[in-house]
Amino acid sequence: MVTMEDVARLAGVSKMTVSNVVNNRDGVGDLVRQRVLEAIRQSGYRVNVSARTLRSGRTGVIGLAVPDIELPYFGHLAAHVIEAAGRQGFHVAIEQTGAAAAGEADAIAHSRTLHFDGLILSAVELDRLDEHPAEAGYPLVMLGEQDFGGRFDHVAMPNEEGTKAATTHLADRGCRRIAIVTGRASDDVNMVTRRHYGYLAALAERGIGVDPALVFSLDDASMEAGREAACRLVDSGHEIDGVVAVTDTVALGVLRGLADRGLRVPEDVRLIGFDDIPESGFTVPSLSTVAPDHRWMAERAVELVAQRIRAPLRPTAQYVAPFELVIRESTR
Amino acid sequence: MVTMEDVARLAGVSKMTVSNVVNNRDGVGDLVRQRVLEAIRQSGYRVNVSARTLRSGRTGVIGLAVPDIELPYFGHLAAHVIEAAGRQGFHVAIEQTGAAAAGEADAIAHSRTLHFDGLILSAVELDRLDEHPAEAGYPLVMLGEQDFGGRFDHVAMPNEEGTKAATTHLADRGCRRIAIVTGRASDDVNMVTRRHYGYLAALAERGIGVDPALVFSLDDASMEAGREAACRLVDSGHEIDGVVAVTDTVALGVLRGLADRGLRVPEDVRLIGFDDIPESGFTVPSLSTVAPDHRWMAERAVELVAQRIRAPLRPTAQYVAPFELVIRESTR
DNA sequence: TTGTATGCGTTATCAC
DNA sequence: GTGATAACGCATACAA
Repeated sequence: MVTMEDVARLAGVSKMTVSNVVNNRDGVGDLVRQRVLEAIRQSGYRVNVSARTLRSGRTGVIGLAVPDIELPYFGHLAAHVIEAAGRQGFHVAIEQTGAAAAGEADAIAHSRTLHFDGLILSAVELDRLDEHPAEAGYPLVMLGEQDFGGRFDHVAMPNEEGTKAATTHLADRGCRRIAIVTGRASDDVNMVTRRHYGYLAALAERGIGVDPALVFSLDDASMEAGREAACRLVDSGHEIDGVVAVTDTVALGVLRGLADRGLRVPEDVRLIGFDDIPESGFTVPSLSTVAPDHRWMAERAVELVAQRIRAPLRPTAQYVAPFELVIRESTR
Repeated sequence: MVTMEDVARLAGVSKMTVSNVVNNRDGVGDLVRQRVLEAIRQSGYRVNVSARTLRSGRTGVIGLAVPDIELPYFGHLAAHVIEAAGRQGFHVAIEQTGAAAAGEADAIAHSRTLHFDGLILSAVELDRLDEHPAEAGYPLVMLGEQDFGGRFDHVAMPNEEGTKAATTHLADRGCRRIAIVTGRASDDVNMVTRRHYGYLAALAERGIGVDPALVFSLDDASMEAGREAACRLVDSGHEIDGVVAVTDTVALGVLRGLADRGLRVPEDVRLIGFDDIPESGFTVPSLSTVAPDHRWMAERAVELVAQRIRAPLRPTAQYVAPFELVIRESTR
């Protein structure tokens, strides 16, 4: 391995001068700088990140912990985070938490072990971070789902507002028997509950009564679960003319389930999702959805970790992502 | 930051003993070991990976370079690689190359700069790695697409065999006017060309003539490109009763494009893809496809880098992934 | 079984 | 402007 020592010898300077050139510090003469750069080129020298890290205490890597990179939504998000982090000079290491509280706590511990400078955590289950006091003071940004009451930097989805807008849209299209396919309501701060509130608020505003038979809870937000839910909803015999799906991924499954049962979208049932994953524009029929600005979210999240790395004691900040309703064929 | 020194002081031993406990080496008394473990727990000590790396010369991280983590296929693949690497004690850092040769060469250089122990490169464009001799001897495994004639460890897709099987399947269902929606044929070793060969071989075997009007080349393998291709193919007025899509992602677009033009699948046109991404089972109609064993591929790739890290001079190995034909509604 | 000395490649500090 | 020296936290080699 080529070290600064080697470069220094080659250029006839001390290794400190090489360090100064490598890090673009001033106080190095133009002539010497040229000699050093040439020596670097010739020798194929690369800085040893471990040594630099050991010395400076920073790795230049931020972690991104998501439930499952395979779910289109998180792949989508990861792409934006990687891009935004790159612009700020950070690399991104991805962890998968498996949508379990244990995995999420692990990811935090793990992130510290690997000495990531910070962590962006897309938490869906971890609702009591208080129980992990050892992690206090670590640059941690919550992204997307949960709400921790101002205790963390947080970039939130427009859960309630978005779902309310989606439900209202169905009502305005004439739907009166609107079902919601949602997740388990484990407590009152998580994404699922927020979206459910939005649904209820919209119904109330439009004077539509709530029928508990039209609320369908899923164990996980997968396509398969959505498909099954749709089938059972139809099989139950209750009349339905609209479905609000908790995510686009679930909506893809619902779309398929309705087809399994011979119902046409939007003629028999209108359907709307949440997330605007790329696939949604290409289904048959194409899927109406709530489209939060993912790029904006990723940028805010990276910005927040970067800020917290620089200023660990800064007060926490909370953002809610902007969104728009994208109307496609499934609610025409 | 808590160091071994601190733990040693707390446990009343030397830091060397702490090191031995942490690394599970024997030669430490049971009593002392307990004391040390307790001290570690109390102090919240975590090993400093940078220091260890600096000393050992290894980072425990392997890079995974893919064109775009946002494409379902690569997200899918990444999930498997992360899992397989975890089992071998490696972490994975993901790089996006943007499907450009420059990005792919960069990924290699970058990987070395960050001192990853090795790199799994899912190359789609880089066809002349010879031009990068500086990278010789670096543990590099090619995954998926290209073929480098035995110069690298390589886990290949069953490009030719799979596409041939897909095309044959369409023929056996009675199709005689089979189109292929493929990528640019830039040279004779890449994925696109291999798949095209498979298509031609199947037609020849079934005695079906090749009509150049039925070969449609895409600039990129996106859903949007697939949709446009389907529309133009239909608008061209040539009769078509089957379509082989170069990837499932493209097939999703083709499915949508056919719907745009009012053609029914499979009644008017049968359609088959390649990859078996999760979405394929949930489209309407569901998509028949060539399903390579992604888990198997990820495991082989990780195994190969791990081996090469241990034995840099071992002769290269080539694998072709097994596959099966998954028949769904789009070719019924 | 445990402790001591030394060095990995880099950067901060301070002297020249 | 440039260079010498001392850390950063850990693990190897060897001494006790």
